Amino acid sequence: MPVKARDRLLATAEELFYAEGIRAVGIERILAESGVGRASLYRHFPSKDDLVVAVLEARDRRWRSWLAERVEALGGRPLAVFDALAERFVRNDFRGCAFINTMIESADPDSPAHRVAAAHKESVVGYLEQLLTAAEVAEPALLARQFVLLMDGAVVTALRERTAAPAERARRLAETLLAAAGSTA
Amino acid sequence: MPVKARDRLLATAEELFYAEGIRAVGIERILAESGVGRASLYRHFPSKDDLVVAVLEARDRRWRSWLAERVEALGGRPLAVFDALAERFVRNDFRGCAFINTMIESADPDSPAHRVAAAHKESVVGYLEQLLTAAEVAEPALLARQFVLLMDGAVVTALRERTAAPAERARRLAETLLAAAGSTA
DNA sequence: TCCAGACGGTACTGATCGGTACCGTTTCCG
DNA sequence: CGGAAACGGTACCGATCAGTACCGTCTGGA
Repeated sequence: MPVKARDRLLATAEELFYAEGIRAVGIERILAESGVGRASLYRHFPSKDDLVVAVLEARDRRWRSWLAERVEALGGRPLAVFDALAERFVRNDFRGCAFINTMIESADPDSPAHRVAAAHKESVVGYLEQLLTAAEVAEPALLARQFVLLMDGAVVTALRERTAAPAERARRLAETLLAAAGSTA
Repeated sequence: MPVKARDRLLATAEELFYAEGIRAVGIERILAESGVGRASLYRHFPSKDDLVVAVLEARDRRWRSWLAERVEALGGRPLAVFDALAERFVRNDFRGCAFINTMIESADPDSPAHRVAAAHKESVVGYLEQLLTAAEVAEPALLARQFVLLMDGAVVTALRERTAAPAERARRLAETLLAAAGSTA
């Protein structure tokens, strides 16, 4: 557990928001489980919405650097993203993609939380485009969006099936996609 | 607007739940917008959770018969499911898949709402398996799960992009998948 | 050493949550 | 035509929501 109140709040809020949903977790819970005083929370974050945004921004940075690190460790090929996902799917605390969940929970597309979540997805698309460009694939921009569609489909499916199988399924799909793109090139 | 109180409740609740989320919509809102008295609601549904389950079960039936009807109208081929989805994506009130949204919002996998939503997805998988079997494709059971993964990925992506493009993207993926399966058969 | 800022704890606000109780009216069916 | 069931409206319940105010304490840097 982090030492500073602000860091403890972010860590506790992220864990609870991800596990149970943003709306489902009250300020009271976050205070109790983080051991932070009420006033301290509102000293660092003017409102719950600000806390939510801060949590999402922190998670965005951490998640994308985690993905890049795993992909590199797994060989650096674009298909490695699905192997990285598989590692997440089997974890006991896996609850889908925090950013998909946020976009669904905060329905209003103009809400700050929704915007941060949408921006995260665009960043992931950008990362995959860069990965596919490095792999010298034809039409990396189109393929990147198809890869992310497969990743999101796998995440949502894994939420139901609670196994790593959807990652493998999406990977196979991506493989045939690469093979088809390579053959027509 | 339906005449009977129960039907009005179901219609109003479904619309509000889909548009804003289950948690975000209070009983008060449903009563006000449906014009139903408080006691009447609790006469038909013992609790909000029961109303939620009833709404989801009704939507499940309607959604699946809608899909079957559209697929048949579009020629009956498995790929037609993506054309059907495209029709939904461009609607102004499109807010993703109500069942995915429900599984995310009611995080507990054992909750009644979550269970109904998960059962819906399995029914869709069953429908696609039947569709793919009729199309005499190799390994229809595996392909059905891959198709549903693509459908869910397209839905989640359409939620961000707000166009029909993800449906087309998923359709292309499914086409290459069918082509690959056909060539290895 | 001293003091300012960060901190945890508690009491409180008005609003809203899901749910209950009881009211008088309307509607439909025998 | 009569009565019972279905209905809409309102007052109310305890619990919880996000947010404010003020308390005494602890801590780190000058």
